[in-house]
Amino acid sequence: MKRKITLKQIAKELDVSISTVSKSLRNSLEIGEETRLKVQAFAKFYHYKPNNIALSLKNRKTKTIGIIIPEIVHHFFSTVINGIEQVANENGYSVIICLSDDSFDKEVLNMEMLANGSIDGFIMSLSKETQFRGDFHHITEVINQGMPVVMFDRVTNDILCDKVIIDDKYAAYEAVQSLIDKGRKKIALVTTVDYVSVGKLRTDGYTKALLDNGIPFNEDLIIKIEDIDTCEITIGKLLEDKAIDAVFAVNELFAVTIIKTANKIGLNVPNDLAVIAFTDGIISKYSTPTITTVSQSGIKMGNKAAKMLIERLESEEDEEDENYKTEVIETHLIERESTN
Amino acid sequence: MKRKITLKQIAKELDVSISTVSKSLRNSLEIGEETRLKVQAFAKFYHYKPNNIALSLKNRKTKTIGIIIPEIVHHFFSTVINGIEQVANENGYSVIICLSDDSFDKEVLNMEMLANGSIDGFIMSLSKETQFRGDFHHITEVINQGMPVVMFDRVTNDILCDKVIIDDKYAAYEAVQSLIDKGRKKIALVTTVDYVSVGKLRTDGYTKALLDNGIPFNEDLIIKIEDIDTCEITIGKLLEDKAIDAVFAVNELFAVTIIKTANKIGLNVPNDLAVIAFTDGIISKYSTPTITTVSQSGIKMGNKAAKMLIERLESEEDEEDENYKTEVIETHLIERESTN
DNA sequence: CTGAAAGCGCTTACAG
DNA sequence: CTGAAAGCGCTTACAG
Repeated sequence: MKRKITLKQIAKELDVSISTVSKSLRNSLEIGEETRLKVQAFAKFYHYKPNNIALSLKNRKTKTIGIIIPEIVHHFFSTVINGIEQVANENGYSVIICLSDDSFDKEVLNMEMLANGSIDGFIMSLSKETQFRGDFHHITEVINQGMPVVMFDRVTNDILCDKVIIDDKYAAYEAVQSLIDKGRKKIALVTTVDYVSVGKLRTDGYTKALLDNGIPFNEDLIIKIEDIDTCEITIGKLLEDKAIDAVFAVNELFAVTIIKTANKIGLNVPNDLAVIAFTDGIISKYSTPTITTVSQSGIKMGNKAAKMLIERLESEEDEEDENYKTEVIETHLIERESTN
Repeated sequence: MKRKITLKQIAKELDVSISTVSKSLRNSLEIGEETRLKVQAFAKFYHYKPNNIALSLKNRKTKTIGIIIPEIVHHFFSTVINGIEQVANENGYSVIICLSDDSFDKEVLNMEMLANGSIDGFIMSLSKETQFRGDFHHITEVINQGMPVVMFDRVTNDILCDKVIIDDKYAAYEAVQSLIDKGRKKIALVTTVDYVSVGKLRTDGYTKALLDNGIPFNEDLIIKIEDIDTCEITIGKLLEDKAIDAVFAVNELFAVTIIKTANKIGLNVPNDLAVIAFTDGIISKYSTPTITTVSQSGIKMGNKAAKMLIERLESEEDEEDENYKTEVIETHLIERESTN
């Protein structure tokens, strides 16, 4: 049990000053070659590695990125983390991840905790509750302290900062248009409650596609699901009562539930009912039938978000040019068996 | 853009010493009430929060746990993280997550990086490559430095430390036994390559169940899949040539592929072919038919691992009693449509 | 009751 | 060429 070795110990052992050791290890030409090599050899032998915490304190930067997401057991979010991790590591950053569990309080707590010196900047996606409340003071505060924030996916217009999103409205439009192109006339929308920003935008896209094609908009064909566990009944009713021939679901969990319900009441997917889902995840790929989806590349989102954050962190701190950008990641339709 | 306020600034502003401020904020009775309240009010007004990094340096502990896992886009691992996060947060710890991508080098790099002061202890699951090489020097080193390590799921006997696992062999045994109980006679095993510790154990359980029931063990019925993308052909052959009536798959991805392949060649699951998978994830729940699985609770594993680590961290450092424990998390069979 | 000093582990401008 | 000093932000034993 040898504790990690420090500069001080090396200095003592070699009978030189701490400064000399430090400089030798950083290969400063200030130090005579003989001493330098001696110190380096000794340090190498004892596996000396500078203490990150001490460096952070000294440099006033930690080289770590804080990530706050609602939920990790979610293919999309894991994917984004992967993307962030990639470019973070390439640039010598590590990441520290906190989960808000879609709770406002946890989001605030986590941000405060990380903001106290543990990280250099945030990458985050808002919790449902935060979006519902519209209370973003914790984020403003962090930004005011000079800590950059990049938001992705679930963002808000109320905060000025870098963002990376997909064009939810347009992507939804395209998806619905593809259904119309295939001759579907009565298209339902299964979505989330309105305060989730992306849910709202996808609804807009859905509506616009219908209207642009002269299809009457029918409120009854929109179902807003609050809780996935109780949705089957609502969905069953929709399918039985409304004689629809297609559904656009705002995520793949809804989509797979729709398919299963349809099967139960004797509807064939895709013949009787076409199904498209937002978010290309693992379920869509392995469901039977496989599900046509709008793919939003989490990896790309993560890459981009990390790039934006690191760029800001390393840009000479000329804090004045706060020209925040919003990057839009491209989506595309992945055609599978649930449409034809 | 007001940078975060420090003790020093408060001291200056209030014209007292830094010590006085520090003590006041920690509510030390050493300080006169008047001063104490004045300082506290001021600090509150400016949202003073102590700098974590400084505290870490001072206390020589960071109150953060390092997690190293092979892959985050994996329901089981995300689930474990969730479990770790829960009890970590309850105990005032945060977590920092690094991914090894199943690569030995990344695992080593990440561990070295975190070991340099950033965290107090590790919770980890070995990368495939590490298991393949059998090289664990990076872990030994960390432990020798006095940093506790808890391993979960993919562990090794070559390292002495706390571990939390499931009884892979027994769970596999049970699963196969349940197939036998349902009258299945010719049961195949679809597994991973042998160096993945859990793969090996599950194979052992499978074999034992067969032998215990007087069913001849047939090497040809065991398929080892290296790469999920090319497995369909191998699986197809198994199903067509071997006339099996049940399959035990070592994970749900294999299981769902088996089911899809079976469907293609006209086999009905579960009538012609029963399927059981290890690891209860999201696919099993939403596949058609839904898949009977051995559930290993990632949440519980994470909870337990975090508890063990924190306990060790906070146990008075009486480092001598290194009585390492291995906790076994219970599994159970979740019966669904793929068996009957 | 208040403050100066030492220290956590490091770096770097400044003396010598 | 080497080292003492100051400092990052904090805490705490010790003086006064």
